[in-house]
Amino acid sequence: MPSNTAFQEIPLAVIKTACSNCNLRELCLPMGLSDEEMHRLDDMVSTRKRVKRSEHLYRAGQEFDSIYAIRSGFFKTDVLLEDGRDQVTGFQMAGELLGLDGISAERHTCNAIALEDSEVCAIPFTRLESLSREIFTLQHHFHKVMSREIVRDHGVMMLLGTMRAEERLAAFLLNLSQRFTARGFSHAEFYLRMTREEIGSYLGLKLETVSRAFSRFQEDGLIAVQQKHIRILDIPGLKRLMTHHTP
Amino acid sequence: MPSNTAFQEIPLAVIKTACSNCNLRELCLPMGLSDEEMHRLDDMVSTRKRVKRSEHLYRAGQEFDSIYAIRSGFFKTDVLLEDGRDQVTGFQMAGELLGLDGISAERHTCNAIALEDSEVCAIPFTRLESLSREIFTLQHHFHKVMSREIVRDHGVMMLLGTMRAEERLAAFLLNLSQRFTARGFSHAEFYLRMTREEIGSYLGLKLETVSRAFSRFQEDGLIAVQQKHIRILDIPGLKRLMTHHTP
DNA sequence: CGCCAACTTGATGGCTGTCAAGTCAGGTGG
DNA sequence: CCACCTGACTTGACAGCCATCAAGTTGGCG
Repeated sequence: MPSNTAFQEIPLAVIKTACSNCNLRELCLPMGLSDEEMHRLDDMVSTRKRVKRSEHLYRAGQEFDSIYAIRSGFFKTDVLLEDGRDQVTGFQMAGELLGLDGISAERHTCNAIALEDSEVCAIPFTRLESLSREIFTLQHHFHKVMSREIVRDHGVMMLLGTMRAEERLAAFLLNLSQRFTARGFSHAEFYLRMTREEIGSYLGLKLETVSRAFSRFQEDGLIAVQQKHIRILDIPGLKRLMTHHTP
Repeated sequence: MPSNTAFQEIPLAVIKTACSNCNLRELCLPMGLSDEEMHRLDDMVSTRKRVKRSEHLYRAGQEFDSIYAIRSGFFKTDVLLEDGRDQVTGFQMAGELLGLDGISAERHTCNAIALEDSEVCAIPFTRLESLSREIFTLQHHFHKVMSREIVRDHGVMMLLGTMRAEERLAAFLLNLSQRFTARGFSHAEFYLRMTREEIGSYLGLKLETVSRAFSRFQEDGLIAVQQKHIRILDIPGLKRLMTHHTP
């Protein structure tokens, strides 16, 4: 709501969503574009949208027309089965794209829910397609992003199919750590935005098992955990846990 | 090896790979293209390749330059972990695309192995990108195919994360049945191209568990199974098994 | 005919789910 | 400011599903 009286005092360029001065441009869709190309993206990515904690960005079944780039905040996506079971399919943070699953049937196939107050840039998909017919770099990068999502999903399948509970959690923590690092945050210390139940759902475990694994890691000096606050003390140790297959 | 003397006697148009007279064109990449557009695809999809049973189409780590459309046959893809564990990430049949995972890092991330003697059409990726910059329908369809792969992966994650052994196998059989049907084969009777171990790997189970579940389904009159030959007797029964969550 | 891979079936055990009780932290209202 | 309440988390006891180990069977192929 731009009913703020201070609004007029701020230069318009700052308010307007613009990839060209977004500090995520090296992580997000405009990666690798020239200045001129990026300005053409600016015209397309015109609407920024706030999503409050626990609100849906979109729901399964809704018509698909845009993908979303996360400007700030944290999301989860989940899918539902008819019988009520559900599963978290991913956690997304700044610079990542949401909604790629909706392209196939022109309808979203999962729910996207903010885990903290967030901001996203809506990218109308038909306009993205038409622009990527003109800008090769954009087209290619978009294909890479979709492909990366497929590779990521294969990693999760591997995790769910072959790893034991503690291995899964170790992989999860290392993955978060690595993604926080890529965004300039500490690789060793962060707050979890999600509950134990959501972690469990993502990892195919029950919340009690997640809790026990956290406690076990703490006993073993691998991490320090207090509720949602995590400090990673021994990254090599976690990696060893993940790769040493000792059933 | 075109050292066959009969080669000269067959009209070239029949030998040449051509989407425009491929009976899979309504399932595969050219879906929805006009005749003229399809002929432009023909020029690109020039190389057909035979892959014998148990041979690799590509291996994880190899440089990526083409995606492959399966013209006939049956494949599996699998990923390997450093410690030797591996998992089957999918089974692919005629009309489906292989190699989409390779786009992200310009390197294949999994192995694609033929489960029976097969034929694929190699589609050079840079040419696909350039053609899809010109043909909107092709571009859009390709995006849909990639997105569909993401949705499929979410389904597998759901299966691995929330379902019990028999539910997983029921889902697997119903999925195969549905895909065979889409290709004009019987929906109720088919040969499995993969071993129990490969099924188990895909479903996150051990081969003994797969075998037991098959036997159980047979006892319950849901299917008739003899080695790799499957006859589905009670589709609604399998669906009930899959959706009635009774832990 | 014999070999071997694939499969089936049984017995046992362990990881993780389930149920239950209790603790902690944050927010609200008196 | 503090008591209370609630959702999130932790921890313990027990049970069940599936993995593991083992032995035997089947079917294809040289």
